[in-house]
Amino acid sequence: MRILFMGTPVFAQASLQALVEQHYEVIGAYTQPDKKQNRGMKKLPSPVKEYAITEGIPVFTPETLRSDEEVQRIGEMEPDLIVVVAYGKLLPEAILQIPKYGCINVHASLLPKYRGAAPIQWAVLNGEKETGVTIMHMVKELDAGDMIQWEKTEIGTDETAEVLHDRLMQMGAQLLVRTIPLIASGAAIRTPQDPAAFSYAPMLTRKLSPMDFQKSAAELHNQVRGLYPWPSATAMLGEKKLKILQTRLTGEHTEQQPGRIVDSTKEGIRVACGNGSVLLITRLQAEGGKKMSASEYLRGHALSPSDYFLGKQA
RNA sequence: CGCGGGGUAGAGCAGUUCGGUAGCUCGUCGGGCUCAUAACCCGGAGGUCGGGGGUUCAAAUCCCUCCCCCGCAA
Repeated sequence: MRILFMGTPVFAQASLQALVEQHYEVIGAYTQPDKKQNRGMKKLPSPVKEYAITEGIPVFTPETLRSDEEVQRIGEMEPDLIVVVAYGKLLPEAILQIPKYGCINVHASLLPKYRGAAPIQWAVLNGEKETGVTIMHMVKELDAGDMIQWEKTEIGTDETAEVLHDRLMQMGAQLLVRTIPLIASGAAIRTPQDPAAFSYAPMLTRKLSPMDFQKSAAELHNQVRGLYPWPSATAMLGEKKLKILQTRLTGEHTEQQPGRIVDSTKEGIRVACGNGSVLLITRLQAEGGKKMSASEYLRGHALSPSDYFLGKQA
């Protein structure tokens, strides 16, 4: 079976790698063009591109698939199946119709919930107890195609989007290589998504970072772990902006006003939140500084009694 | 050459503006106190101040240069 792969980040790389290791015939890899990024604005290749090169897989990085050229090129490659994983571009209908077995997608949620770019993070942000990965057939509408297989996993109460991402990445890759034989043999069952039950998980932005201590500790805890490691939750401690990297729910109650510091110990910094709930900050990062435990931070930055977290930063 | 912050004891920081014996908190080691302790008291060890070059009687501090880390932005 001639498989054409399309994907960009490390999440996609895992699936490509699984295909290669299972000795599937991967005839090419489409991925986003090298992007200027990081300090110095260096042009960097995507993880999929880097991996494909090491495996000798032809790499294609068009700016758009909505051109007759690209459609024709893909047609001439004669793929039997196109596998798309977090590619970052929509496929026009002309391409969806090319492969004999169609186009399938690995998506990191239990569809129809969390269609879109950041399903893993939004599941954590919303405090979901479980999520999963879904393999689906692709249709013109984003992430709306019939489902073939899915697998669930629990989200731990202190689990970060990063940890969940890594687990779902492996789950997705394994489920993918188990699904392809079903498609080849015609045994794959198509399960339509409930069109009334869908939700969207839009791309994350730094606008989501500021913590509002009027909210409950539980909500803030979800925000912290859902936005980790990027863009991270942030809080203003007086004039200083801190990234809040890790928190813990203590179940304690306080009479202090939201944003006030209940205490600061080796354990971390206890902050008063909405409805008297308490959030314990255990890891953070100051501007220009490295990630460190809250107790390490406190050694060099004594908190005065007048210090407090602003309810909502500007 | 996209913009900015930073590298000082094992960890986190101050000191750099206006050169003049390297300091704080924590940890660590020893001793004390205590029923006991992550608490408290006393004492000690531990630093080529990121590397190299320059200016100077004298450089963590001023000048040049290289390396590394972090944030923003994408």
